[in-house]
Amino acid sequence: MMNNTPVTLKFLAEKLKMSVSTVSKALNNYPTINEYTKQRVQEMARDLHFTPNKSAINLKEKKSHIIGIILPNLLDHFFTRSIYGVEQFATQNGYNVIISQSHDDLEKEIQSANMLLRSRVDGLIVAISKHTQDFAHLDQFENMGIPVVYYTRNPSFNLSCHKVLGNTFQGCYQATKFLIDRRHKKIAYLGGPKMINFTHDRFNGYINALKDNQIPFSSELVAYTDFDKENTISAIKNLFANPENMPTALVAFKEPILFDAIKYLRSINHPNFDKIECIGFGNTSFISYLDSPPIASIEENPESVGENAIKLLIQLINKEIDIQHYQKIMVDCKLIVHG
Amino acid sequence: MMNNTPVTLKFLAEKLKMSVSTVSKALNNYPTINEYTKQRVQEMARDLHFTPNKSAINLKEKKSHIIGIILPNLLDHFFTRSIYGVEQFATQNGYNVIISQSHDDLEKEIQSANMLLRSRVDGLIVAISKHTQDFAHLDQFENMGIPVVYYTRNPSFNLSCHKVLGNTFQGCYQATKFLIDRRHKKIAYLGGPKMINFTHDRFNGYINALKDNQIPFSSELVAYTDFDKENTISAIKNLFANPENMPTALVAFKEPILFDAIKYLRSINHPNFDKIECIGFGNTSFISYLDSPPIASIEENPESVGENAIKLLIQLINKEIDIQHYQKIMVDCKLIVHG
DNA sequence: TTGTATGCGTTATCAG
DNA sequence: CTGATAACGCATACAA
Repeated sequence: MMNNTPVTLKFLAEKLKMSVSTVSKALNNYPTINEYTKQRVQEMARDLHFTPNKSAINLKEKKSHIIGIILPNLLDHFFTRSIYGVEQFATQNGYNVIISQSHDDLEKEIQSANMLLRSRVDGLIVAISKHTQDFAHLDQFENMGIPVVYYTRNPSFNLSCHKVLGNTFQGCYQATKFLIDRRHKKIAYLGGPKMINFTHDRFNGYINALKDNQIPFSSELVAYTDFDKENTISAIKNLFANPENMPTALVAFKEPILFDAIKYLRSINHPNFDKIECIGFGNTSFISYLDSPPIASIEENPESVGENAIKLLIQLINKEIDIQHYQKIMVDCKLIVHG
Repeated sequence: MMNNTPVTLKFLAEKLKMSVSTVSKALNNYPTINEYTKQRVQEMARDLHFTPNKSAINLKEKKSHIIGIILPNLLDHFFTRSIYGVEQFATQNGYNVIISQSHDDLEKEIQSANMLLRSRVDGLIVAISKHTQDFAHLDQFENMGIPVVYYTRNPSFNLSCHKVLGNTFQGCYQATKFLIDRRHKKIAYLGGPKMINFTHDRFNGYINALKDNQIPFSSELVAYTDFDKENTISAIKNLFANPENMPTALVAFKEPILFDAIKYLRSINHPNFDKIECIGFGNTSFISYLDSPPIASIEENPESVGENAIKLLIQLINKEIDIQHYQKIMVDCKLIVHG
């Protein structure tokens, strides 16, 4: 079965005693080629398992039909779900996707970027690492005319780039409002790392919901964690420190830290543990296995974020949108009430 | 900043008034090139942000430096963790990785395979879909001399392929032995879909552990599920149906179904619920949030499975192992006791 | 030490 | 309708 001369157009042409160009045209269904010739060529191609060499085509067409994605981590379901949205639409439009993880390491992110640049991807979708401050490795793409769409994690201060983001303000507003409607007066907010702009967007959603509903704000009910478990626990301790100002509800930046919080509160036998109602960003399927599950989840619709990113990117590739005409797209969250 | 003439070797050569080949050699540090010339070329290349075009190199070298991976699903942490093992070693050896999900759909798997074939990957690592019975789309690779390593999910009946597998027999044996050592006499086994060969390997581990320790086997203590929640619950019902033969411990094919089982047993207020000790394959970090967690987990070491797969693949690519000399590598599991 | 020529596999232009 | 030829960007054998 093993064939060592590669099956190329030339090889087919020799077999068929025709020219390479005729074979090429026949396979690409050129109208000028005789039907019978087409049939002969296509049959031979099938029999010999001819597979066009993408590198040759890329070189010729100056187009790779590849979209690059750089993201921090495939263990985070937000990202894997977002890939699903990207893939769907990319495939429909004849693009393949190369995924590269930065593991939240800048050096690795730079390497990934360079690799994708050498591969001459037609466009790039990127969620930057925690430590990305300098963007030279990503700016290269735009300098070569390759569009870049930042999604989720993006350079918040920079307006000169295309962005697709979850509307995390709206999500947090909605969650807080939901708790207010359930008659909670003392709603705590547990934020993420202060460097991440989402932390503040969500805080703004929280505080605006309070304000719009005449619930007084108390700074004792706000704390931050950098995702580290110890850190989360000390934040939670602070939130529940003052017996005069005890929260009855909690909105958390992300479900994993919410679970840590819940676990801690139960471990100390918090008096009103059963009454406390919690909501976090995420909506893990795992929730159904918890004994004291959050009352609701803020679903960030990662598939939709991914889909919006790829749609924008393809418009940029097709020059339906000018690359300099920077876009910002917000994808709404949805509150999912459990049970 | 935006440059529209692409920076190629030719472009550099013109700027430097040298020939393309000198530029090429200078950039590749040929010993025959004058030091000063090298410097000039390399400096210019840096200043103009020259990036070699991978398609051109692939075409020339007949090598893509790309490894393809086809796997069912990125939402399963077994696979994302295995990717980590692959990436590490691939990068070290100058290979990039293209990941493609089949979503357990044969049609999608075929498309992925064809895409990777057109990309002329240098090797393929694949975990087949649930429905893959015919292997023509994967056999193509070997026919073209491109090595294929099956990992985890593989054509069990077929000995003529390279395989890297978790030693799931050993893992299940060890888990069962652990429960026996804790004085359990009635240990139930909840298996996965019967089509998957791992189901039977694990069952064999279970039954051998029983036999080796003179624990009588009872077919009432064995049931199967296809991962569907309803299905899992009815399997569990059967396992716990006979009051004369009530299990006190349970070994499950995978943690998600184990969690469904635990949830069900609690929901019916099973009399000895607190006493039942469970073990599943997986070792999700989520376990720490459960109220009634499994007593232990069978860690399948996916990173190591991935690493073994890529190591074997690279040996095959380098022809250090003959492609026809089919290998089978087993990666041991490890029992992780919780709490 | 540098330059010229060729070819990798494909598409496209133009001539026949 | 078919074929010869050039070009895409790069590496390399060979010539100078």
